[in-house]
Amino acid sequence: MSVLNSATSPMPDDIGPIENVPLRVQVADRLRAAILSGRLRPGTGLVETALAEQMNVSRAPIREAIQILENDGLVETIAYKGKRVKPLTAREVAETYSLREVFEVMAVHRVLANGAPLDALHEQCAAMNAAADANDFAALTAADEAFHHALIRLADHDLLRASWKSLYLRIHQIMSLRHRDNANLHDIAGNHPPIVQALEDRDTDRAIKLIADHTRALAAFDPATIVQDP
Amino acid sequence: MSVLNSATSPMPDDIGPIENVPLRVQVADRLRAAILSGRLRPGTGLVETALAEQMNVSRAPIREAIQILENDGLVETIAYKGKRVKPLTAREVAETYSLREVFEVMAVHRVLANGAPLDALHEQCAAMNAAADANDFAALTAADEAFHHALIRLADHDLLRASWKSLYLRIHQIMSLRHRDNANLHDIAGNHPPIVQALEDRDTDRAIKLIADHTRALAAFDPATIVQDP
DNA sequence: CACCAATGGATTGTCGACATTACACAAAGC
DNA sequence: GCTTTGTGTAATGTCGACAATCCATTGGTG
Repeated sequence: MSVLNSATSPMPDDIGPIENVPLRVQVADRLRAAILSGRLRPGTGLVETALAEQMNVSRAPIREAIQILENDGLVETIAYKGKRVKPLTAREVAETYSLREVFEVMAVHRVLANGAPLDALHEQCAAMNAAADANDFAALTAADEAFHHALIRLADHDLLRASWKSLYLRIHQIMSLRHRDNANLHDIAGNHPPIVQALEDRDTDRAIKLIADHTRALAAFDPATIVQDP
Repeated sequence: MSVLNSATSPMPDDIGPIENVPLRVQVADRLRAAILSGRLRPGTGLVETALAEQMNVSRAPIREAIQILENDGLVETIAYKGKRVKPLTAREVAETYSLREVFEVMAVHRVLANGAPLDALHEQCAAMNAAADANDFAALTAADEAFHHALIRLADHDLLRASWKSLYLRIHQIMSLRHRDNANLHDIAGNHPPIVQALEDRDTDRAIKLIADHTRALAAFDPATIVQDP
């Protein structure tokens, strides 16, 4: 975060490979970030012409970007009428978490089956503890995602990883819309080491029970905290 | 199938809601059908301008249609270079079937949990037997898909259903590319009633074992039967 | 002969304009 | 007064043209 950080410097005097990112991807990334952060709430209308003017591009990349978000399941289109951020129902939230549970249980099965080393998981546990000690909620969240992502990657299943990532987008969104839980950061961090331990012990049943319980605990939410816009 | 059937009559004297299908959807449906039927093999290049000319539409709907297929996982794009039907690797095939197994096991769990009536499953079993008796491979395949789709629907989980349908697209493609198995049609049809019976008996373990074995049996394939085009 | 630059073709990326649709609201007719 | 018809507006759907990019090939040059 130093002001001398050349990566974020306004003066790009360091030369390096410049990336050619299509406009649709830039637009999609911006809109996705806005949705996942909760700045664009579910139900918000997305008007192509307005976005095109705001971002100073034509409608074509806007359209394609919105279609990308549609594939992410974050936006829905009603023909000739408009597009909007997909409303979030309590049912969808529940389904999202239950599917996540199935994915992670599958990952546990595969990790135990292929006997992959668990170094990445230990690392993220350490990162979570550090974040909890520093009372840094954002860092804890990041480490938590990194932990679960590492678990999925260890499963060595590209299709599972892709499905999980798509699902996790919505979980991001849900967590942003949710009121900040006053949960103890150390509690959250403490949930993970036992999972890793069960994996080290190659105790399938215990690992699965722990990961399922952990996922289910996250699913508990107050529907009233998810507000819709007409 | 009467020649007097007004639905297929060239004279549309019966009034009803006429559907307004956007071009991109028509294009996507046609291309998807071509891919799933195996007429467009994995690796085949898709050139926007050529398709636009062939179908007599502009490039815009073609682009959007291809993006739809990309979301279906059937097509991939390499920026500024081209688009092509996604190559099918043996690994992808294996992953597809293993994920399907997880989905169907999840469905079995939920069906048993919510105690839904199993009429739809019995119906499709009957349809499969009829198709096997008539030696009608296409009808058997259709009934088989209908059976599994019914199972997924009984799970009452929209997200699972959507994920399963997306996955099943690739299974369609795989089955088309595969050499026609000389499997006994009655064997295929006979695999399903025991699953329904286990569900009726509310025997979770047996139902799960049967559905998992069934899915796994379908996954067995000869990689040489999947041919790539450069 | 080997190597590097430029150049040409093929393909996607982006743009601005026009067509089509759906909804809302006003106007006309019974 | 109520239904029906017309019209306007806002949004997406579609189009044709131009720009940017990558890749192969070709030509020059040591």
